[in-house]
Amino acid sequence: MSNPYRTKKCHELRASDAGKTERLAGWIHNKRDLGGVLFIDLRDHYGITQIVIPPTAAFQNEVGHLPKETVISVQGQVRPRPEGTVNPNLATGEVELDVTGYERLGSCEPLPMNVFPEDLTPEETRLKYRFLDLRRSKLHQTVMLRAQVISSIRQRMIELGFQEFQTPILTSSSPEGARDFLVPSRLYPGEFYALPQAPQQFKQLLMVSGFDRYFQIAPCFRDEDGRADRTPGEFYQLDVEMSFVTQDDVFAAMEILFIPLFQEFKAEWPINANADGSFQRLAYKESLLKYGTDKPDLRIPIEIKDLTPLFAKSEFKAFAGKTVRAMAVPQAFDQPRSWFDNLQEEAKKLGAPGLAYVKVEPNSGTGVYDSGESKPVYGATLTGPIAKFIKGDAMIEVIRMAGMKLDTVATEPHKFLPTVIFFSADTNETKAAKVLGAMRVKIAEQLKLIEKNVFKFTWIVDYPMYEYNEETKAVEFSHNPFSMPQGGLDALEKQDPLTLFAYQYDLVCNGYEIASGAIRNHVPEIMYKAFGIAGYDKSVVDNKFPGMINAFRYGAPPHGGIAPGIDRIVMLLADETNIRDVIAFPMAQNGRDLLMNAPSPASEKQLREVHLTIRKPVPKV
RNA sequence: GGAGCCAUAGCUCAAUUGGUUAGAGCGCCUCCCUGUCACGGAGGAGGUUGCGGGUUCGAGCCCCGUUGGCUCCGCCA
Repeated sequence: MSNPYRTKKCHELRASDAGKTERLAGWIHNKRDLGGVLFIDLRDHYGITQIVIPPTAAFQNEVGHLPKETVISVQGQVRPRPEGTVNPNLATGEVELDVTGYERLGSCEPLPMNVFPEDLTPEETRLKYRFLDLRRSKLHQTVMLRAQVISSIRQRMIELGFQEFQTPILTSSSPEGARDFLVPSRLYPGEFYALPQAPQQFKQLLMVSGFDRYFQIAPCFRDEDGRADRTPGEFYQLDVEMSFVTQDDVFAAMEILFIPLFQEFKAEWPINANADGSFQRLAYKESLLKYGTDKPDLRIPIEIKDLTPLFAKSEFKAFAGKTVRAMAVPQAFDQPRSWFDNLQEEAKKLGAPGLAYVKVEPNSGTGVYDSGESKPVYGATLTGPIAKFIKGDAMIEVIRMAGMKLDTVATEPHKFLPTVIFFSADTNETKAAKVLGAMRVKIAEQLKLIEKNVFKFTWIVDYPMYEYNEETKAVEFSHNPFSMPQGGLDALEKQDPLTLFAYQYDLVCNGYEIASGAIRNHVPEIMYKAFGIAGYDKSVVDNKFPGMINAFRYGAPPHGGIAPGIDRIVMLLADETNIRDVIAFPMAQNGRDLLMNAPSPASEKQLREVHLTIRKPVPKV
């Protein structure tokens, strides 16, 4: 039995194979024509082997003119390379194939981008010619990493006692959350399937069905716009659900999945796990205060402080009576004025009035003591546009933030570094927090303050169950409406809804939300009550979630779960900052597939079959 | 829905304040070269400066529009 294309792969040949006649197949990776002898690096998925076309070969000129990326099959004799010409960078570097015959299997037209060397190429070209980009070592390896990560996750989940199930792709529209992708029904004119935003209800139904522990590497579809860490349209989740569990059980299950998984693929990167193998926990409210976001990047050594009370009666109108947050950044002290101006602009783009700052540095001078004796005294100097407004307790707190100890008599120089304190102030507490949170990240990026080669995980817990919508003047679910409120029915009935927490949690790593989950509300009575507070009566629940609410009437176990994002996990493990670089065939940010040319118009026949006519948007005048 | 940035040879980039014939490296083509491995050397082809309009004696450069890509806000339970 012989394969017509190859007897060996391009990573296999060794010195011990010398003398054997073998056949290799692959792409012309690179050519070196020395006039007499012609070298070709032949590449396949597995590796590279140098093949030699000797001057005596009648086809040398012909092969020499095949362009790079032509697919050929060659046969010849394996031989050790002459002394001094071994290439230690190649697994097959001790040998070469002395070619006696070749066949062209696939010719190649002029390339729109180089496969080798891998020089910079516009992403548009890389997306359009994705098959070429995927040949390049970098992306090829990332996609392989992804395959291995998924394989490892699957294996680990099975070992942890989870069962893998498939759930429908053609399902019904879910009323909450993102925009759905709709699929018109041929059999039922005017009716539509929706692609699942997540298998949420199905996995809960599996728990009601008694399967105890479910997982799935599930495609999820949401018709929302893209970001650097978010693909438009579709993505993959490790969807997980467990019965008879508390929040702690879900956390423990994920911790024993993630820590070994991350160690498997990034052994040299430390993980900030506790000694008992758990991840730290941070309440949502505290995260918003200290980091200005619910997905804090803990690699950044900057924390935000609340100074609201200190400016309550300030004469500085920009701060007085508002939420005031501040953070100290010593590394910013020597930045030029233009740098600060630029930050101001960035803050304004986020809707802030500006970004106030004050510079604090140690100083020294001479003071006259009670005894009449002149002695050196030490303190701090505040400079900058708003320095004159920082007085009294606010000043004390600001220089304390700079690192100055104020509880001793300053008889010797203070040792703190010159520092910049940045402020954000807004009547809206969340906005004040988020603006400074965004600036925290931006400053850290610019000043390179983000710790490298490390994974910093944290759970974010105690999300509010409800929030008040200023525009609609109504109480709304702040996250998943299926989450169990902490305190259950009792809390729903007795507490102010806006003070309620949900058993809702996220897992964050290096500033990315990599998982989100909840302990579910499996009790119909509590479900109706929870929806009632958000303004939906019983019939809404019955109509929108008939399958699930009905199931809960027939013996539902307490259950909960979580859904880590596969793409983002691979992104972290591949050390990439663009999610498209960990996906074989990604769409562009605008939701177009430049390779397959999707979306594209449907034919009249196709439209007729699904009973649709196209209603184009009215062009803007 | 909104904001910003980018678009010059197949690819990566340059082109002084708006001023002569838009340059270089890689790739491609021709030739030389028998031990290279990002081989080396000589020569050559390749451009409606994304597209449309405007300002100007003169536009790759300035202005308006448009297309495409990226980043961000909104959105993403």
